[in-house]
Amino acid sequence: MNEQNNKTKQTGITTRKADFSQWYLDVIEKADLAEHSVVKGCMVIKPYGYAIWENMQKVLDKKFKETGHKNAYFPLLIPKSFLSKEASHVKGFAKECAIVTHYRLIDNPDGSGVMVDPKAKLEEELIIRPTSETIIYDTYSRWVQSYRDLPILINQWANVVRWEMRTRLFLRTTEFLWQEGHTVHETEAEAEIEARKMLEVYRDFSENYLAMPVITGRKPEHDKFPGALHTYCIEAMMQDRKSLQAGTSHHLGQNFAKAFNIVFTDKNSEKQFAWQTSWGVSTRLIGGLIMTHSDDKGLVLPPEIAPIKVVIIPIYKTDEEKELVQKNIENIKADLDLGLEIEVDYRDNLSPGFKFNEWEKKGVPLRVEIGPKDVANNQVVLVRRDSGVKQFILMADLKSVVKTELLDMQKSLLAKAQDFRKDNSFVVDNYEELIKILAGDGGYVYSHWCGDPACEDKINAEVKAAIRCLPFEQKDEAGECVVCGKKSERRVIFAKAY
RNA sequence: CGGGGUAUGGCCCAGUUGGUAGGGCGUCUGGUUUGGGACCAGAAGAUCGUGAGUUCGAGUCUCGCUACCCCGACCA
Repeated sequence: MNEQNNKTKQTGITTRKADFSQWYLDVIEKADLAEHSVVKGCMVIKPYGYAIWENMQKVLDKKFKETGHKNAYFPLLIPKSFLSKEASHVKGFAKECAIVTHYRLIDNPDGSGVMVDPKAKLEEELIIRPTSETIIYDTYSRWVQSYRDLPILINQWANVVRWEMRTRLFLRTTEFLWQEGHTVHETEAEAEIEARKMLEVYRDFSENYLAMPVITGRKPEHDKFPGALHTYCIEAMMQDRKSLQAGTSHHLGQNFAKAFNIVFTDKNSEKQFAWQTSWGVSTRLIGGLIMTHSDDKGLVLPPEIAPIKVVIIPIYKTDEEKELVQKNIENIKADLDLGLEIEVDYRDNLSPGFKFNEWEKKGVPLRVEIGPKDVANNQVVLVRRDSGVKQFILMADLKSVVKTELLDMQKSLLAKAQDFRKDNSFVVDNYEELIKILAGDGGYVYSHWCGDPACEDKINAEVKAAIRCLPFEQKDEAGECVVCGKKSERRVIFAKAY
């Protein structure tokens, strides 16, 4: 472990490639965010990791409410028949789900604990939700009668289970936490506005809170959510130049309304199928956060999302010094007025060096050191997590400097990630060059594509990269498909992905 | 479901041609330390994944079983 650390200390984050996956897991371990459970593919989110999720929830929840949504909760268990109602939903879905077949345990006759009671078989199996469209829309069908019932703007914070073949902490686990918004509207235009509006909420959140720049765009037809009319997404470039789909928003059209009979009487007394959207982000965002900013020392958190913004390390030898330092710390703490977002590490049995390291691993944006020398000079030492820059600050100035540094760090992390993405994005017009980039260091390759999945498949077969999205911010520009040479109206992004 | 690997204290691992289990980390106790991952002394902690076999004797050899990890297939 230490050998590994020493090794990775030598290499800069931007030059690392093969080790990236291990580095990612190391950061999670260093920051003490999560670990694998004994249950295959499941994750234990530890308190510090969960605190990050809680902060994300807090910000997002506020934004959802500001855009008119309310929270509700729908059941975990879905009747199997519900997953057969919407044809393309059924077809497109992976069938890897957790299925409840029985409802009772009995004592095992051989005395070895409990066993499933074979007599307690369910008439209809229940599926642990892999996503909640079906169970929610069945409910909506009873809620919607008139145009006056619309729109329905509801969000749910929940867990879902997908029996993934292969899992990675935060990025893909069997069970994960997320929010899923499910809305119902009178018209196609309203639903379209909603889907795009919520994508914009995600973009704003990713960039201004997570400092994680994203590309907004539309998924190609063959990569849509099963049953959706359009799937929009935000894509973020990680430090290994692979892309992470960080959130999605679907315009579902009337597909689910038709399958679940969500019908309303409009102003002209005519029956209409409703228009719907669904949108979600998950604990995967934590994975994105880690892979966007962290370095070889551990996690780096943008101040806006950090559970602890400032950590204060007292330094002393004697009891008198301790008392003196402590007194000053309490003054500073009151002055900074950061509530629970400030932590003072009073642990007596650990050296300052150990504490510096530990809080760096956890990605706390600012560290304040106070020892007798500082008290004598009426100053403190302030260290920034992202740059490592150390400065001496007069106690009287600390509050304003902390405020400025937190703002600056937030901006600087975003700018750094934006620069990285810019440096690794390429406009490419010939196939060989595209393959060369994707087979090499990787990155976002903007190329023309005719719309035929076969052309994408060819690239995928060769370099395991695919179309991430049809970006919104891309001028219409006629060209020729980089694979087959047929006509194309605009560029798409090819990249490797998580 | 294919291909490869692993299973030894809470964690990481060593254990030679078979001879009755060892180190590091962590934990606990006491002391000295504390401005970049402290040190010393002592202590606790293992039916060596599981079942059978070979043997005077198995962590070690043979066979079966199980679990986990890595590479693919999956990934709304």
